[in-house]
Amino acid sequence: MINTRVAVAVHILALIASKPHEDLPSDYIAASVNTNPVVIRRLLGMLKKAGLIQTTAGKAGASLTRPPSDISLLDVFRAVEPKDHLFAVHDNPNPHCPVGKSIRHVLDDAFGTAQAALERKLSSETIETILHHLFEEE
Amino acid sequence: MINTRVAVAVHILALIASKPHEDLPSDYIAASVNTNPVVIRRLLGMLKKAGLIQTTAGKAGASLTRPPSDISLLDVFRAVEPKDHLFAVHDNPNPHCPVGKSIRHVLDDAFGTAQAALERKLSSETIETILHHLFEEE
DNA sequence: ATACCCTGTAATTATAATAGTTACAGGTGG
DNA sequence: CCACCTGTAACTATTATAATTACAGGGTAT
Repeated sequence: MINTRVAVAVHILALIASKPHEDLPSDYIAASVNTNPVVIRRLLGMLKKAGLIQTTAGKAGASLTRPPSDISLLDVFRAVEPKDHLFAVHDNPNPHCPVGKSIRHVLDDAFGTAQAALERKLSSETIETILHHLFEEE
Repeated sequence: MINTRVAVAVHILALIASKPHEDLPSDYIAASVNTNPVVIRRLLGMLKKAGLIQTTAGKAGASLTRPPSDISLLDVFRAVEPKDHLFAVHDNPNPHCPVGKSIRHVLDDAFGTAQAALERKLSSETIETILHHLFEEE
């Protein structure tokens, strides 16, 4: 199971996007997510490093660097998840076994294809579509 | 990152499928994977419970219950990964916050769609295609 | 029947990731 | 200057994973 960082980061961005004229302190966001403010500040740091938001040390409030429609869940995923391989593959299979010899390469290919499909879908969902689902019931 | 169980399980099934007339003991498979035989026997247990293989207590060797072309990586994934949600979502967001109130449902939807894309791809890769890539260079 | 190799599984351990928390240095702005 | 904030290091608790030891009991050849 993938950690909650992606989910919390989307929550954070949705909050910021939904109140573009308010400066939300990390304590406020933490109360909405129901966690510790430091957890929020850590995630804000990763989102900032990824170029998705801007913040000012000492001053409450973060703002998106681009419109919500230009921030995909894939952007968020990559911002808070350093690993580029979704599936782990065991190290050092026996190189003298015909299966062990090539399995890593073959699995990397197979898993990579599947991961690409996941990422394609994640890139089609944005903070805007999340906001839409949050606020516009249909 | 998803654990190595999926990768090891595919390795195991590829070995079994590639030597259908040999009774491979767990020690042999463990030597190819480069891990402990108990790790292999545990995975064989999960694959058996999922109906993908047959084994006999006390007797070496496992056999596939269906042709390699009928065992997809999704079957393997589901056999060794009990969780049905790929992405974790934080519990107890603040129900008094308009974002917190609905975020879980919205995220479950968004992540579920992405997971479905991943699974669709995984279901199109089989032990047979893995064998093909392992042994038939092109 | 017995000796040997095997499976199935429980129990234990080591390691690593995650999330929560405390603490504090330093920026911001009334 | 003072209250409030961010950024970040450090520590802790919890959990998942994988490796390992141990052993009860099945299978089979002799």
